[in-house]
Amino acid sequence: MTKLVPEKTGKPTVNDVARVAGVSLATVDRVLNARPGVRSVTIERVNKAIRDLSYVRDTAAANLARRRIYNLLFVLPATQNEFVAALEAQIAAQSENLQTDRTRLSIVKVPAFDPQELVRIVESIDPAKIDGIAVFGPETPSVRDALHHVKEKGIAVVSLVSDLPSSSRDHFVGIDNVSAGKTAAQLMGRFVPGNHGKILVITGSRLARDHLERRHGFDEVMASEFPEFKILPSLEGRDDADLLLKLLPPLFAKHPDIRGIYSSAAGNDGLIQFLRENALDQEIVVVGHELTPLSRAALETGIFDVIISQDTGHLVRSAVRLLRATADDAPFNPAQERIRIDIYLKENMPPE
Amino acid sequence: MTKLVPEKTGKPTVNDVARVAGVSLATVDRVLNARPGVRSVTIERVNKAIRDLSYVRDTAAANLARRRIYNLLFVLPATQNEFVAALEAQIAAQSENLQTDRTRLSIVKVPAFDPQELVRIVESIDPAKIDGIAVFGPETPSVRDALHHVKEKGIAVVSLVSDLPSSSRDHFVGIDNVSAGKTAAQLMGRFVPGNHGKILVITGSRLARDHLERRHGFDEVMASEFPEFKILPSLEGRDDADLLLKLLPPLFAKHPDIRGIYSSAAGNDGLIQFLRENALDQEIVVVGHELTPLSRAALETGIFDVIISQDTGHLVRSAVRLLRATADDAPFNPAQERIRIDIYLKENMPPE
DNA sequence: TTGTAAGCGTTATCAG
DNA sequence: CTGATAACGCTTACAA
Repeated sequence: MTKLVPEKTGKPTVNDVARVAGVSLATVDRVLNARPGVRSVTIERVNKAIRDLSYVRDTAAANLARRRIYNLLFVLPATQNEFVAALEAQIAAQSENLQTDRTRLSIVKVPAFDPQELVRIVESIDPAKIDGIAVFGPETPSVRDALHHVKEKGIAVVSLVSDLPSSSRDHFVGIDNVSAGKTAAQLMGRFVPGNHGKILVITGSRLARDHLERRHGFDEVMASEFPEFKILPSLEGRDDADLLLKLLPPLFAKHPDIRGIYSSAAGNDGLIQFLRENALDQEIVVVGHELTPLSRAALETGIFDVIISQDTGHLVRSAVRLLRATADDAPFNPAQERIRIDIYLKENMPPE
Repeated sequence: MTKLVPEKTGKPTVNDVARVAGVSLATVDRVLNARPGVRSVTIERVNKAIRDLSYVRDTAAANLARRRIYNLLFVLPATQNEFVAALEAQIAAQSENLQTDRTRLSIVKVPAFDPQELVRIVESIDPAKIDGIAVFGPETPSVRDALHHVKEKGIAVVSLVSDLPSSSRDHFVGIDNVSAGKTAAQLMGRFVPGNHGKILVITGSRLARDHLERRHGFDEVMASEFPEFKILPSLEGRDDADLLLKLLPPLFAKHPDIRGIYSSAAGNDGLIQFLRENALDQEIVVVGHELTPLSRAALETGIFDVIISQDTGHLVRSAVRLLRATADDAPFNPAQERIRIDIYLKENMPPE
């Protein structure tokens, strides 16, 4: 439709502020951007005008004038798992559309579960080239310090998927992993017929905070609501299918009466292969994490019963929005940035 | 952080296109916006330049210059239920932030389940004032025709929550309700101990397509995967707590062995009250729809066992994006607009 | 310490 | 049919 006479927005502009405050555009801009060289009286006068008019700056116009480009870096673990691959794919896909929004995305991969290397890479980030980073990695004191350093250089920092709460990250982008573990337990408890039996928990790494949190949540609900179950000690899979295929057979030999498996890490291939080969898929309730091609197929064929997931598209979009917002400390909408704990049954899987 | 020397984007602009095509800015703009008054030779020359440079227009700059304001109207049913209230709240909340994005949101309420009145209101929409509408309403031939008319006037149309597939709506913003019903059935089948018994389905209105679709999905999965259950005929609640409180007692007198209830509409208050008063809450598995204050409390206290939901914030944001995109037929990201079927247990409810 | 004026990428209003 | 040229709201040299 063609609007011949677009109604004016009526919103106050810098010009209005300047007029009301009795100063020039440049001065308004200076206080707006907290630039030096303005007397405090003048600052106050401008601020009053801003308040009186309830002025709010037009970010689009500002960015246009600034020719500003946001350079954002995703620091991801160099594992083979599908979840990380999905994240990478999302980053690639979105960086196309983000060209329009003056935002450049890049990725650097760090050897998995290797804090040293992570620290090295983070420390080497050039603040002249990068405005913000999203870090998916382990939580160690050295990592915390490294993040503190980049923050001090003026780079925005968010932790991704696995939180780094002791660090100076500006935000965490990911699900509440304790709740995710609790959710898994509730579903496990309800789904296993007769509501009792042995449960196996497969985890990824002891260094991965997300995995630990899930385990805690799982144990808590299992203990309080389903005490008839017996939870076996965790199996540490380390995203390594071969390792799992070695560990699983003796374990099942010892405990042939396992009734449920909670696969709390993202690497599902070893487990799926084992279950299929041993025709165990229909007898055991399996709760997995992250909707990926493999886990999706497992859900469709009944090998998996539930998948707890987080939307990788949302994860990336949220990280970008948050990074940009903290880079020019603008406000953001917390509700929009809350990553949901998605529960998938074969009935509500999204298409494709 | 302050970027002293912002790197240039390097992206081609209208100026580049004009230069390469050997025409003026104005002419480029004309073909860009498909305005009349350009020889087809010139058009082709400009288009070639656009292609060669792989130019893509800067929407921010365009909107700035246009002073364009998007006026969007939400047409909602005038029911008392909490879900619609949540939608309204989201619309109100988001319209604040959208001021920055040159987007104005407004709401009009139509008597629930009243196609006549809906038609009247839709037909009276002035295309000079409104750029797009999001309609949450019943599907009837007259509604379809009315929507066809507004579309012809150049107004963008999306259906909200409940689809109007036979109409000329540009998009549907909402969940796949058949899948939602299937999901409810799967959870019901798994959660009821012993996996058998009588199931009651409470629906809203026969005119509401979303409710019908849910019922279909529910029945399908129940029949194929849980044939031991007996599904009773639907109860039509019409979002009316008093009505339900009248209908429920005789029904339970007749079927004291009901083991599960699928409340497929959004109005849950009557049901919750009945269950609590009759101390039936712990014995019956209840699957409800839409996370609202009431249903959330019911989930926390164990009256409800599962809630299937759709994020009202996402619904509104998605409707706005889609309406804006079709208004100036720009592309959009389908993945971002897909509304998920959320499953909530008490363990994964979002905070607050 | 403050102001003037040019410019960011696009659209719109005039003339020609 | 086509082309200058002035906006849009904001930033930023460069002056004053």
